[in-house]
Amino acid sequence: MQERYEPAAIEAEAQHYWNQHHSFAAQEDDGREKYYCLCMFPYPSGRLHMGHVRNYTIGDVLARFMRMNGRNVLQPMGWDAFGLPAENAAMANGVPPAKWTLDNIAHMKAQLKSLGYGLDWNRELTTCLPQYYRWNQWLFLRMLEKGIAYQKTGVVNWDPVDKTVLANEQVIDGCGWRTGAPVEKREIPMYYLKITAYAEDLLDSLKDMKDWPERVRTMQANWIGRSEGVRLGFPHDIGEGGVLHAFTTRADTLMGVTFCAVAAEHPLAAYAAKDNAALSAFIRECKSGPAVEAELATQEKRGMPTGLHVRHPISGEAIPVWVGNYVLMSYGEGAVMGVPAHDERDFEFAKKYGLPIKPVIDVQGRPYSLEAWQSWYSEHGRCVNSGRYDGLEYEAAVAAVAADLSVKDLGKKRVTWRLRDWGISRQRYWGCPIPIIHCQGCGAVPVPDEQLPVVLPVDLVPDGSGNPLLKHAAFLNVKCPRCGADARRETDTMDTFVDSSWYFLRFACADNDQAMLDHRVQYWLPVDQYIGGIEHAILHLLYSRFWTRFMHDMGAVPFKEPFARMFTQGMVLNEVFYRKPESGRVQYFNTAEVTVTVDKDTQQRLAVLRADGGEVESGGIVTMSKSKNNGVDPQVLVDEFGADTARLFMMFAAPPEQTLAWSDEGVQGAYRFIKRLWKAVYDHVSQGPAAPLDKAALNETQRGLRRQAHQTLAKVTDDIGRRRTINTAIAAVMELLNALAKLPQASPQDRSVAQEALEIAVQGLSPIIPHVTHALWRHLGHRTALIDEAWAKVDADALQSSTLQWVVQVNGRLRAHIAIAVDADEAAVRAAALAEANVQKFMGGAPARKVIIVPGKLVNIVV
RNA sequence: GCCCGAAUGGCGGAACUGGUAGACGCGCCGGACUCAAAAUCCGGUCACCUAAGACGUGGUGUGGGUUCGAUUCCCUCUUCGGGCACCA
Repeated sequence: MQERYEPAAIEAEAQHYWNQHHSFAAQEDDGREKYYCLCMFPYPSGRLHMGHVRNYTIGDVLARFMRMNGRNVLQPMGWDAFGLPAENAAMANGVPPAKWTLDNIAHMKAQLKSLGYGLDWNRELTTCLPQYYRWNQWLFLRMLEKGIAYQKTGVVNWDPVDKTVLANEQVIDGCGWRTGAPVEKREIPMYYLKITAYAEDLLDSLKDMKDWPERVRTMQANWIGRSEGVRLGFPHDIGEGGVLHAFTTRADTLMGVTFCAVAAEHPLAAYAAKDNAALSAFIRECKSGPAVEAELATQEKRGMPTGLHVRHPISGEAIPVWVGNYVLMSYGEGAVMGVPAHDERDFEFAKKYGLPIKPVIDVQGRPYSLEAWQSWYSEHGRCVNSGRYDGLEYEAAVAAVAADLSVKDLGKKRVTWRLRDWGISRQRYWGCPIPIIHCQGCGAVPVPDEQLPVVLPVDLVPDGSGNPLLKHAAFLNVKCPRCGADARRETDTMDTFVDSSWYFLRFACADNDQAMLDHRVQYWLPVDQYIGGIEHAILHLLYSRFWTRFMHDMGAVPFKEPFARMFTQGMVLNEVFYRKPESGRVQYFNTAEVTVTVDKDTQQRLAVLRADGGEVESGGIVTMSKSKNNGVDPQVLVDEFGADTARLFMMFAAPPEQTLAWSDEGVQGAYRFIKRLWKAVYDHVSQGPAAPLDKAALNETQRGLRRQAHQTLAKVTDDIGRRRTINTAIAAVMELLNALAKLPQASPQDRSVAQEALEIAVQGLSPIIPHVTHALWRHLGHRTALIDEAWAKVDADALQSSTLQWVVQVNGRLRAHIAIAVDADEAAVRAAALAEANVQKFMGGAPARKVIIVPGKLVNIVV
């Protein structure tokens, strides 16, 4: 064994060993319990970023740990290879998205290998290849047959200059990112997947998913957004007459309605605008407003009267109808009943436009004032000023109102969902073609199964002027499969969330070119542990749950939930630096190009761009992203310190579940620790083999170290296996190594105890830093490769101790530490605590009023 | 705006089920080794009172509450992060 730690050679050798022995090639084996450990697959952007390293290291730690604990582990990897960045790169460099993407994959695959992840590359899949995406198309056709996929219109961002549809992120302050032209909204036909058909089941199942983080389940539940209420009808004589429908969860406030507000897209709005120029201008303005909910919700609430009136369903009173920019056509009925007295938005709206406010709920007799909104105005209470409903509490009032309306056929209890159907059409080239052919005579005709896949041409280069498929005759022109006439192929492609909604199933059988899935799915699925960023807590996970349910219903898989256990890692953040020139777009500068100094006197931070010495501004600490140019390249770490240091640092810097703010400091510390571990083994091994451990012949010091070694093993096992706090597992091994360094190495038994402690340290860290531990295990005298060893068992005898350390408090304040024999009874503990000198001092002669004893830990004396 | 999180020394963090706040690491300070530096090793490091020391006092973003006891539970506010349906 050599004295120096040389990561490059050690890592190459360990990786060569795993490669030669196919250590991570997973085989189905009914006799062994499987463990499917999956990390969210990456978008092949070109280089790995810190988020990937964090994600895949967590996954690899768990996979290696479970493997050593006897499970048949599958840990696959693939590529989420369709998407917008490839088109942007094509526009910038003139390289076709296919080539750019595949080149990126080759580079990132090499990076993943250099980090030593135990991945089964035999199952690699790439979503932009027809052998994968053909099954998107096949399943889409099944959804079409079942009515789960359907067509309706949807709104898109339209850049009038480039004549192209923009993604939300390409719209900056309401203007196109390339042209700067104000973006228009357009309604176009699109395909939707009826996820709402599964809303109830998606929600109900959440409560059984105990191995998912609580916060993720809460977010999903809120997203699905079940609300119970009443669907009301306001009858009217507008046009040919009819009923304006609105949904409310507060039917108890019905007698407080003073207006109704409808969305700009509502038919009544269109009717009223016919001969009202001002209103039709206002509606146009609403429609051209933001499409993003966050912007919609923060914009000023505005409205305009339509001049139309509907009748109150109970009182028959005339209620004015307004158009409001805060009413969403996509939620409920696209209309709301305005109860300004008990709804904050309605209150604000009524105040602004001088509409009457009529309090109808008494909340514990508190005085209502029309002056300013109070948060308790929207609380439940008892009906007042509500005629025959006076005195009723919330539930009774809602029931009574619903019953009365139901008689008149003007209302009914109803459940509404916030969740909307999933629009999957994208007016873009680099995605999976939607298998539809448009025929003049037959309409939208599904591509027959035997003509699948519809292959995307791979040599096109988008130029920003819309989907290049529209100009590609060979793709575009086809015969109608139904009537044989000339027809046009659908040029929209699928949302990339479709690709990622089932890839986890395909890993079980990625090589099957005859079917989407096969029997191997039943062995490997569901995923035992899924790991990915918290940013995917809602959309990706919900879409995958929906997709799996559909496949379950068609009998393709025997389970409804794809991910038995979910782990959401926190994001990796870094400071962002920028300059905003007088004209033009904000310029971002990478952390690596910026020097930050702190003025000693003023404590002011100064950030300077090294290239020109000029000052740059700090935009705070945010997620590392390409668009903010604040990423740190993990490759630099690997090149300088090796993969083990990169892995160790990422795992030690923060608990995996929380955000990690990047800092360069600390990397050195991780490197130093590995060197110390290496040195400790070197010093030990260079004295020759250790004698066998004689448990009976140990002195007190040796027993103490042995106890700590096994406590460490227990802690590491629990921290990785149950708590998933890899950072504390590392800290525990560091402590063990610190203690070992203080142990004298004189007698043969000293060396035996040291041998055992070093083995525990090396094995305990092996899931985290697998290369160096692979080498050290050999040096410690083992023939079997560490990855093939079974996880060590805690020796219960080693944990035994004759005394326990107790804490004694007086009135909840720490006053003494006492050591008491383990077998002492409660009375003895109590007596010992009361006898302690410092305890007596703080009791000041007063008798103990109460003595609280927490077994094995603490005595609190209350005086 | 709405939904979900987070806040602990100079910094990252620990304290797992309401029971010793600050483990472990970084940084810094002092020392050893060296002609010197790097590397490495040893010691110290929340603040305050004190000549010094102590199982003295204060202290876990803010303000309040529950409790014998609160970083942990409840309420309020502030700041930061994630999501908001076409970034992935």
